[in-house]
Amino acid sequence: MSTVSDSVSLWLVEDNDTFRSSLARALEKTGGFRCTGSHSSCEAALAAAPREPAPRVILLDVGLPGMDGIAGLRLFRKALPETALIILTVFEDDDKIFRAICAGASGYLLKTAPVKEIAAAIRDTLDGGSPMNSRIARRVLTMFSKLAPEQKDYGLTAREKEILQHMVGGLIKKEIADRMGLSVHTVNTHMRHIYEKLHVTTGTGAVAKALQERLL
Amino acid sequence: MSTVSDSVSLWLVEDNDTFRSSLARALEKTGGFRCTGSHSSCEAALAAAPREPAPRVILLDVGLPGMDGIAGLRLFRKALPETALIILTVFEDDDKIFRAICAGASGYLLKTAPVKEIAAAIRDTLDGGSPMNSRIARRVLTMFSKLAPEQKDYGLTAREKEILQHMVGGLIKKEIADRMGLSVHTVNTHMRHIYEKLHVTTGTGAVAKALQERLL
DNA sequence: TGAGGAATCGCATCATCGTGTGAGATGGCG
DNA sequence: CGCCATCTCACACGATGATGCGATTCCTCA
Repeated sequence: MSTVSDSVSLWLVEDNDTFRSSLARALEKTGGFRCTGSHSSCEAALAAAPREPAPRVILLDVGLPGMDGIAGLRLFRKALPETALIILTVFEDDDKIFRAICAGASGYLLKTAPVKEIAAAIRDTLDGGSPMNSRIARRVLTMFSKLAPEQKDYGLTAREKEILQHMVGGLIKKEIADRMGLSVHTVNTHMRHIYEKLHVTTGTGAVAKALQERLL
Repeated sequence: MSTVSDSVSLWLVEDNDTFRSSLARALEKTGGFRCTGSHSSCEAALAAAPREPAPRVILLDVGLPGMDGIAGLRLFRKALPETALIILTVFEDDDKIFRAICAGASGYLLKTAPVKEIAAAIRDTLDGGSPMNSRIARRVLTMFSKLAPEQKDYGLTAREKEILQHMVGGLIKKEIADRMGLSVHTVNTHMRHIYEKLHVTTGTGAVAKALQERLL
């Protein structure tokens, strides 16, 4: 809560002027925020970035005219690396969510949220959290579990995993042996065991299986 | 909110008896829930599952003695497919979070959360949301963006990507040549080009880079 | 106490791979 | 038209890899 004691500067990037200014007013009145920037497009906000003090937070719509909010997000992160970026939008389709997250958003809210919740979310973000609408969170979890399916257990020992990791790092037997302080023969033996357990016959196959099935 | 009108049945699976019973009482008193099951281990709860009416929600600790909460989670989903599973724990390390999500948790809360918040989270879940502590959410987002980093372009040609794909499939040069109706020499040549472009010197390294940087 | 798994090391052999050094055929682009 | 990238094929050699068949220490668990 220490972060809230001195009022937090924030920008709004949002093409609906009415919504933008009313939200700004509401946040200033109820939340202890200073709305130091108000832009109707990413381009405008990015142009302002170099010559104005960086805000602590930007509330960003995706689905803006002109530059896509998600492309903008990446640029904001470059231009204002210390600034937290929170998506505030009406969109809740998997693709937008996914790309916003990958682009480094630290929160994802819906415009339907009451101002009180938005204010809480901003504080949350500054405290190291990532507030998300819980429907959005559901989407994220679902996507996540699709991305990372059940990981089988091939019964690899600790040592074998260690070696497999080095293989993934692109090292050859000799290098692995050196780094682990082992004889090449030993590494060789471990590898054959890995091959047996993973049902492969080449290092390439082992690495592929390890990465695709997240064995490490 | 319609889901709250008739009181919601829930189970607690949690090894700390004190915490479990006080949480049960608090949820019954303040939240309009019926705590129909209270177990100190996954084993106990799973044993009870077949002969008792399924609850709408289970609050599940991970890090239980005996069966790991995450292993238990999978079993609960099998035994009680209609029941929502919310993790309620003190752990907030990436690995636990990651595995819980992959195992199909529909929410992830911390024990430090006030009862009011837990109650709200349960309702949220029944409304199709996935409530998450916002620090947890931050972790999830970070993991997510690591899972899908921006993909660089190494200038691989279509043919080269095709071959790289076969390498990821675990095939050796000869096999690739056969499947593509090419001479081994040709495959060989393509591979050297792949190695050059990816700055690697082995097939293993190429496959690792391809998978880790999502080049396919 | 003894069986079995894990980890360590050794040697030999043949297959595969990585690389140097070629070359011919196609197709686009200035 | 020539230039350049791509795709194709070829030979050769040394390095690396995969695998068969050992062995010796630990440590655990029955």
